[in-house]
Amino acid sequence: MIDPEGPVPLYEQLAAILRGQIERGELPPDRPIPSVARLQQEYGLARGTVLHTIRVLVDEGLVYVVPGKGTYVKAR
Amino acid sequence: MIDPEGPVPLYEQLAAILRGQIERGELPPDRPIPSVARLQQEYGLARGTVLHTIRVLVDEGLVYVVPGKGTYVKAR
DNA sequence: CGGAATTTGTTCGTATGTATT
DNA sequence: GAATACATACGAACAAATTCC
Repeated sequence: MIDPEGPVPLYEQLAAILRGQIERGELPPDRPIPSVARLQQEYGLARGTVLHTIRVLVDEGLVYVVPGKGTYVKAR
Repeated sequence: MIDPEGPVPLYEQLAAILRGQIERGELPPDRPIPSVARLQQEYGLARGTVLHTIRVLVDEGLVYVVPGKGTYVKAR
């Protein structure tokens, strides 16, 4: 799913994956996306890379973060 | 200038300092702001923290980055 | 109420790659 | 080629908020 060799940054590849899951409804509105630790394990990425991805999606208005709880798909 | 003990994140403190210097004209438009390494030394911050600050200011449209050259105050 | 577990937030350190001068 | 500077990515640590028992 993630290609560490390609020219596309890892955080961007992960962002694309999550965008797709959100748009296809696999991650429904007001439901949490997998935790940072989960995404880290699942895609073999470093924590910083996952956090970078979350920041990107928050900036895009796709998700919102509740500290100590989780990151949720924004309803729209 | 920067308080490592306070509740305000260091990157936000640094961003506030740079915003002030830009607004007061101490950092003129289309002129480079101090390098990441310089800010790092001057304020005793880590590289990642300074980079975070730069990202914030870029997102706010206050500065723009020219890869391999420097970070410049955006003219407006 | 106390404490452990979970999750996000912030920070530091380091390394590699890429672009410009 | 060398120096400078930003971008990405790894690892690690501690703090804060939340939840559950």
